[in-house]
Amino acid sequence: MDTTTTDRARVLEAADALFYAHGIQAVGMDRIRDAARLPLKRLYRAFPSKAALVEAYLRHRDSYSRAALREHTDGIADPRERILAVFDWLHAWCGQPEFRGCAFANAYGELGEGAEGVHRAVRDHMDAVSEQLYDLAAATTAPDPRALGRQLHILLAGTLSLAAVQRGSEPALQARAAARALLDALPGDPLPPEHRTPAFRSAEA
Amino acid sequence: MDTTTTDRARVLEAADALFYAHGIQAVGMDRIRDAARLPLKRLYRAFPSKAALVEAYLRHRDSYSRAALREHTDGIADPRERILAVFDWLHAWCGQPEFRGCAFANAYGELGEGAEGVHRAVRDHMDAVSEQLYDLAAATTAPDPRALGRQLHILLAGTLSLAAVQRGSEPALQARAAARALLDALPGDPLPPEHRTPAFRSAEA
DNA sequence: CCCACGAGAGAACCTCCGTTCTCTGGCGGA
DNA sequence: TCCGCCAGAGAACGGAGGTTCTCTCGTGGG
Repeated sequence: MDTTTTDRARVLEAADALFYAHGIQAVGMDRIRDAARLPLKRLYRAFPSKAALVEAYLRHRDSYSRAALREHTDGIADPRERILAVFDWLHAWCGQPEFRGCAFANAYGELGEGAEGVHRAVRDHMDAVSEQLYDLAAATTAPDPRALGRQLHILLAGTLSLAAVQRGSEPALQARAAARALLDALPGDPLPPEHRTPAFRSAEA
Repeated sequence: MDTTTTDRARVLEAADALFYAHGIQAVGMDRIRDAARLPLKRLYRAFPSKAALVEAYLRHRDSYSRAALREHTDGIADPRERILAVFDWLHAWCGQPEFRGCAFANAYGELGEGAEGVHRAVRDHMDAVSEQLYDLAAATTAPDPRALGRQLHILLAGTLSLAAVQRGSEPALQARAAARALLDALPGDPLPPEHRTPAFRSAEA
């Protein structure tokens, strides 16, 4: 069978951990080779260049992190509780020692507009997250769910940015409180005054 | 007189524009030398290394960008209007063609924890912005101005993050709407229903 | 007028890293 | 058993960029 397919998975796993932990420019191909336990030749057969690997890393991370968030919210019936659960998920993630902020914002800051494929992957991720939050917002009584979804996305992005620099999960709590205020301003029955949703472990690698 | 002092200013000006526009790693010392019209020798006399220059760049930017924000808000009497003006300022900035997000978030994403001085400068900037927003929040009727300040900061950081990737100022409008919802939830007289504060040009370089 | 000093311009140096090449050894087929 | 091929390991290559060195020229003092 095709060894390249399984090679890709090994390389992606190694690249995901290393790129996220140390940044893209700081990690050389040799370090990925060591972590993946693969000769350089097979690494380059799986991905023709570092740029291609970086793009694959971002698309891979986009896919599994959004799936993790979706899994976390899917079990919750009440639309507003479901939205608050996003921030519980965030809170758990930000508290983990390996948390280093949003991989996509970091990649953008590092590579800028220079790398076209990377910029596209980052934009696609942001759009997809916006869409996912829009879906959550659309289940509420919000008169403009598009706007609510965008506002939730801003809270999410800001949380990741601040929590990364300050190394703590307090921003997630504040973002949750802000989201709750947005939800309380919606027409319809308010949420019961105190609903502690338990902090879950994040499914991020 | 000491030529080093004026050299520092010229180098900082050049570095500020180049680092912000293209990222730190993408800009070499030779490019800064060209932009500052200074021989390399004098550049290195002004800043002993690139790391030192990067840290100075961040501290310089921290100082003048917070001053610009302060100047923009200082003229407004009503505490809640003053807070909304933060997002008008943001809106104007995000719309400029040279806008490339938060220089501090970008630097963090690029250099990570590796560069100690840089990380400290980024953290200091974030703390200072939080403090500035706390001051604005403390003038309102908010029962917990610390929390309100943090929530505003999250909105601000999220706006910068999204606006950078998507190249538009729409996030600033959404953040303004979210901020307005937070303010409307405060005890006391609500704001008049429509108060368009004009979009100002940003004082960012 | 002559010399020493310092400044400017650019090359040189050295390290790092993405990518490719070479050499070696083992394995499958005749 | 012998031969050819392919995979692995690491060196080699080429470019980039931070930092330093060298060479030359102008200037100011003796």
